[in-house]
Amino acid sequence: MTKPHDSREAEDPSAGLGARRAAILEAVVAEYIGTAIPVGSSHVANAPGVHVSSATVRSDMAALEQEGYLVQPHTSAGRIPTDKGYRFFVDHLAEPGVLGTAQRLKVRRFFDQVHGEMEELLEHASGLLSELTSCAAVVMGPSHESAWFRSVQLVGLSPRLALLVVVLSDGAVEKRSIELAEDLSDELLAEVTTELARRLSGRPLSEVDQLIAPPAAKSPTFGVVFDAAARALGEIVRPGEVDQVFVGGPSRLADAFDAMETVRSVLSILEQQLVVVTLLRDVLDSGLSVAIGAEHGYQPLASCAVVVAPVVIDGRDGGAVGLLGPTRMNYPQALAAAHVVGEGLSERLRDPVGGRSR
Amino acid sequence: MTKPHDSREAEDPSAGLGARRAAILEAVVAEYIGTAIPVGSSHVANAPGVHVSSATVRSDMAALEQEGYLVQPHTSAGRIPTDKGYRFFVDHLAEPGVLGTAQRLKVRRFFDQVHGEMEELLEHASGLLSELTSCAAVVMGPSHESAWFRSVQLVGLSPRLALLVVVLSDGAVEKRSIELAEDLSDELLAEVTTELARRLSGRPLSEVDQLIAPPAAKSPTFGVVFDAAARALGEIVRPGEVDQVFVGGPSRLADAFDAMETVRSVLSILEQQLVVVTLLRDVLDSGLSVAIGAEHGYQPLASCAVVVAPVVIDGRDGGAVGLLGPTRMNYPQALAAAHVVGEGLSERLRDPVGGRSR
DNA sequence: GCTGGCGCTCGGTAGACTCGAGTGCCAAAC
DNA sequence: GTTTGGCACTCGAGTCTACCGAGCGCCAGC
Repeated sequence: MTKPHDSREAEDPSAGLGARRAAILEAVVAEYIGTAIPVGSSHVANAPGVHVSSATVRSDMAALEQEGYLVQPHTSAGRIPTDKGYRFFVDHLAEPGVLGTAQRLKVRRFFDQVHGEMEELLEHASGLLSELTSCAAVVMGPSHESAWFRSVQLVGLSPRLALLVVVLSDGAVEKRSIELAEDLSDELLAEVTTELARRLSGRPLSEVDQLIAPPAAKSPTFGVVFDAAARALGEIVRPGEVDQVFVGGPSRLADAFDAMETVRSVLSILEQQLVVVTLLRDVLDSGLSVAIGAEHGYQPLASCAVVVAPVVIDGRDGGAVGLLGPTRMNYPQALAAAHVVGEGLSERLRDPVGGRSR
Repeated sequence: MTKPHDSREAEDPSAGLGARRAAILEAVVAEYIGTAIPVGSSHVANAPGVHVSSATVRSDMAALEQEGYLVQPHTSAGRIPTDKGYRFFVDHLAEPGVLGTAQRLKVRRFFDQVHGEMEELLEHASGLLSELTSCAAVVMGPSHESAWFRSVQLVGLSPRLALLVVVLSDGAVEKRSIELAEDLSDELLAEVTTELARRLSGRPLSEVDQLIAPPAAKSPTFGVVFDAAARALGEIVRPGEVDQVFVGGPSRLADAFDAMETVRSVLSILEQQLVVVTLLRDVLDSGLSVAIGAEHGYQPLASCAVVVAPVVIDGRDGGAVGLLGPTRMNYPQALAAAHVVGEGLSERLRDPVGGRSR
């Protein structure tokens, strides 16, 4: 039945489904992504790769439903892809996906024109990505994991308040204020700064604990200040500091779903940066570039799909870009866009900031 | 007629409307805020301050509609307050408004426990505010307008890349990367740093132009680096850098309106920080603490109300907090919440960062 | 194994009807 | 002359019906 070993192109794209059923599934997914209307057999009947009568399509569709690739919202309505259906689509069916020329132009212009600090770069990238795809976009900056201390400085702000400013090798600047009961002389701050710099400069963040451990008490006040600075340093480096995340175009979610409740819950997820980061990391770590529906474990996002692309800097983890949309999102385009922007960021962050032109 | 000089409390709250009509308006607004259902005469008939028959209420309501305080969505439906009605309500009718004990507790706990840098403080404050009011909240940090340079430093990141790190007197840290065609020696960077520090330390931001104007060319390379740094400095200080804005709880807008389109457009406004800042500043500058419907000029927010409260640090502008919700928001509560959080921030930013406990 | 045809299911829409909340007006009462 | 109760009217919302059409499953025939 259904050509179990169809010779035409049974190997890759059909992947155990039979070429025609695969083509039918593809057509259903493609149409549903475009229209959001359950698609019926006659709409599919003469899609490329199908070309049989609607009756035949019907029987194949019934089989596809049996196997869990499609569902009917109600008896005698068209079919809608299930998560499994989308999964098969992205794994075996979807063409690599290519950006339109207009979009490619946008990307090029973006990476040509953008300038400024990494934060701006990432933020704007999230905007770009959301614009390209009409989804909400997430851009996650590189973690400072493998960075080292480049500069440490204590700056007095007022008699009893100082600011610890740390510059990392990747260009990140972190700060933490230190409040003390005693007045701080500029000399003392300079002394502590020198000592901190001596110990930390050039050392990796991971060693911070050993580096600040033994309080080199030259004088009591020195010890107090040094301790406070060390504590602040610990807070800076500690992973409590969530990696930088930028969410672009969340408002686009409003017309991606039709149930207000869904919109609300997805938006509120996006507000929790920690969750977003974890989600993206989880998906990346599982080796996927797309997570559909319940594939990631997050209940509230069960009606969403997530597309991710890593950012790689000199072979190391440099963050990621992601897209969040309804499961019926345009996967090929989303993947292409995420990929392109991810690549662009990788490149830009490798030979680092600063415009190649203006 | 309508007790023209009712001795009970005819002076303030009625403000030209007659005590009973004012009471009726108040009752309508209060009820509509609570239920979002057009309110009919009988619901109002025995509200406090009214106590007349529904027929009388009807005639008063007709008059109030005539004068533009109320509208009927359709003939023979209840009445809904107009923007003018809300305005009258907040100006003359609404009781000062008081937070519930639970909410007051939340605020207290927040300001007791919060710690960390200003950015975190403001971000969390926006979360708090949105939680208190179930509206989207905006918190705007102080502008650096009247700050002065506290520290300037050039840090080399790679042979041709340096980072300019500026610490301002208010504890803000800004950075900008500088890319040059020539290799940068640490000595050169130190030289430029010294020169920059010499010129800038202690001087107000506003003078930046004069301070960096004459390139003190000790050597050609020095001049190049100095110029680049000066340019970067200009970019840092330039108002292009939008004041820091934090938006809290935008997802709450999803159930504040029932038209998806409204949600979408309001959300997309909130994404544009510049617009948000301008909006808040406009409202503040116009001397109001509430802008209802079209009172601020922003078309897309015509169905919203904005509540603002300034943050004042030592008598100077220290930013603002704001709330954005539907025009039928709970004004007394929103005003109270904004006020309390604004005050809290003012206090916390005055005797600055650092937890009073931990 | 594919096809066309037939009968069936159901969601969605349109019209008729009812119900109830609410209004406006008016004559009577205080 | 303000307030009141009463009365007729309006209109939205909900319910019921009928109908249409998209779509399905099944089946006999090619």
